[in-house]
Amino acid sequence: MSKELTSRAEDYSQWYNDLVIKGGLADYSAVRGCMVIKPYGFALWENMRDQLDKMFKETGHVNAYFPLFIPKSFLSKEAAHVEGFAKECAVVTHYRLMNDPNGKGIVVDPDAKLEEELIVRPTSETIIWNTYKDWIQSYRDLPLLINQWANVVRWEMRTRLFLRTAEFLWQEGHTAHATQEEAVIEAEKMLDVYAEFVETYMAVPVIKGIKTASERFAGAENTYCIEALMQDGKALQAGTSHFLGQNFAKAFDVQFLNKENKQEYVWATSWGVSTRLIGALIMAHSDDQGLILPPKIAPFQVVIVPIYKGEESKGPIDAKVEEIMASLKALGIRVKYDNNDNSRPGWKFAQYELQGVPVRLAMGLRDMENNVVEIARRDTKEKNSVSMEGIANTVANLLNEIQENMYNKALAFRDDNITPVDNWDDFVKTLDGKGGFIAAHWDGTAETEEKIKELTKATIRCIPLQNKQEEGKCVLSGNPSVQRVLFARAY
RNA sequence: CGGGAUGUAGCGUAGCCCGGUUAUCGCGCCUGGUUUGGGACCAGGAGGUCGCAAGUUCGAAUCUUGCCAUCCCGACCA
Repeated sequence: MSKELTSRAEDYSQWYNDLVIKGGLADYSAVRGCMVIKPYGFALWENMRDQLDKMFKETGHVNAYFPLFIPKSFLSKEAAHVEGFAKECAVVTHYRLMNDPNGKGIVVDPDAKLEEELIVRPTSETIIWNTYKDWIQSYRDLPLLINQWANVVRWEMRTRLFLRTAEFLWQEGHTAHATQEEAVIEAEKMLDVYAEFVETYMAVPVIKGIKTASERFAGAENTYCIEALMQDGKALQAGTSHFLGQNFAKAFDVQFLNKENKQEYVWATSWGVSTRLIGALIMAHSDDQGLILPPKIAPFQVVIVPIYKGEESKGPIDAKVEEIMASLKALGIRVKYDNNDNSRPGWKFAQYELQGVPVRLAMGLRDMENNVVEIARRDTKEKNSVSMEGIANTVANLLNEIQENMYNKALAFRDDNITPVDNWDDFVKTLDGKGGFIAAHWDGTAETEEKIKELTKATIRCIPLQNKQEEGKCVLSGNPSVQRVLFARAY
C-alpha cells in the first residue's frame, strides 16, 4: 500500500481519487466508467443503506424489486422522461453469443437479435408504473409506498469514482397517491428523511430546496433536493425527491376509482439517493492524512493497536485488549483489534488514519502497568492517555463528540461559504475566488439562468425552502426579483 | 464527440530526442532472521507479449503509420 497521498491544495481531483483508492473504498474496474467497491467501502455503504432503510420503513414504506431491463417502448411513453435519459442508455440487442465462424474468439450471434431491444434501467419509473397499472384499481389500493434497492446504469461521458460512475447503487422510492396534496407531502417528507440522514449520520449539513425548471428531473412537476458544499467550494446534489404530478399515471394509464365512483389518475412521487453520498462524505470531511469517517456510519468505530515488546508481552496485551473489546461491544461499538504481527504500530497508525477510523486505542506494557490506554481521535488528531476505568463509556462519549464536532465543523465551513452578492462583478469575483454558494437575486427566467451558466459555469443549485422573500434586482439582468436563490459551481 | 496528455512488473517510474549486450530504480510481493510507543532493518529471491498491429532496419521500448485504451479539460449528468 502506497504511503503518498496527494495533498488537497496541490491537486484536489487527485487528492479525492487517492482517498477513494488508497483509503480502500473502491477502485476503477476493467469496465470503462465502472468501479469496484471494495469490502471496506461496501461496509460503509451497508451502514448507510441499513440506516436509510430503517428510516424508510419508519415512514411507512416497504421494499420490492423490479427488473433490470426495460422494454424500449416503455421508456418513450413519457416524453420528457425519454428526452432526459435517451442519450445515456445502455441497450441490449441480442441474447446469445457464438463461436466466430471466421476465426478465433466469440461473436454476437446475428440470429439472436431481440425483436424489441431492452434498455438497462437508468431509473425505474417506467417499468414500475407499468406494473402499478395492474396493482391499482381503487382508492383503497392507495397510497402505494414502495422502495427498491438497486443498481442503475447511465452511460456518462465522463466518470468519477462514486460521484459519477456508469453503474451505481442506489435506492429509488416510487409512490402513488389519491391526491396531489398527499403526493406533495410525501415528496417533502422524503426530502426531510434524506436531510436528516445526511446531517445526523453523515455529519454533512445540507440545504433543502427546489430545483428550477431547467434542473428538474426528466418527467417531474417539481424536484426537491438537498445540496451540500464540498471543501473545494463546489456544490454537490446529495439527494432528490420528485413530485411527478400525474405525468407517469397518464403515460401508463394508471387510474383508480375514487369514493365517488369516478376514474382518476393517481399522483406520483419518486426519490433517490445513491453511492454518490459516499463521494460527498469523502469531500466534506477528509484531510491530507486521509479519510475521516463519521462514527455513526464508519465500518469500524474503533481500532485497537497493540504495542508489543518481545514475544512474552503478547499474551498479556492480547488478554487486556479482549477485556476492552468486550466492554466496547457491550455498548454496541464496532471495534477491530489489529494484532497482525506483519506490520508495525507506526504503519498501522498511518493506515487507519488513511482509512478514517474515528478512534484508535493503543495498548502497550507501559499502559498496562499504569492502568491506562492511549486514545487518539481521527478528526482532530488529538492523543491522550486515559484511565482504563470506564473505558467503554469514555470511548462512547468520544464517538459522540467526534460526530458532533465533524458536523459543526462542516456547518461552519458551509455557512462561511454562503455569500450574499448584489452585483455581477461581485458574483464573478466570489465565484472565481472564494467559491461556495452565492445568494443572489434572479429574475426567474430560464434565459437568465442559462446565460449565467454559460458565462460562469455556475448553476442555480436550488431555491431554498421557506426562502425569505425580499425585493431586489436580478444580479445579471437587473430585472425585479422577489427572492435570492443559491448559485454555485457543482459536481 | 471536440481539445490536450499518457501507455514499460501489482503500483509509481528511468531509458525514447540521438536504434546496439541480459530493460533502470523505488514501493509492494516471497523466504530466512532481527524487530515492534508514528509508515523497521539485514540477507536472499520471484515477477516483463516495453498498450496492440504492421512497416523501416543486420538489429526497435526507442523511428514511421494505423488502431486500442486510459487520464485531464470541455459538452452531458445523481
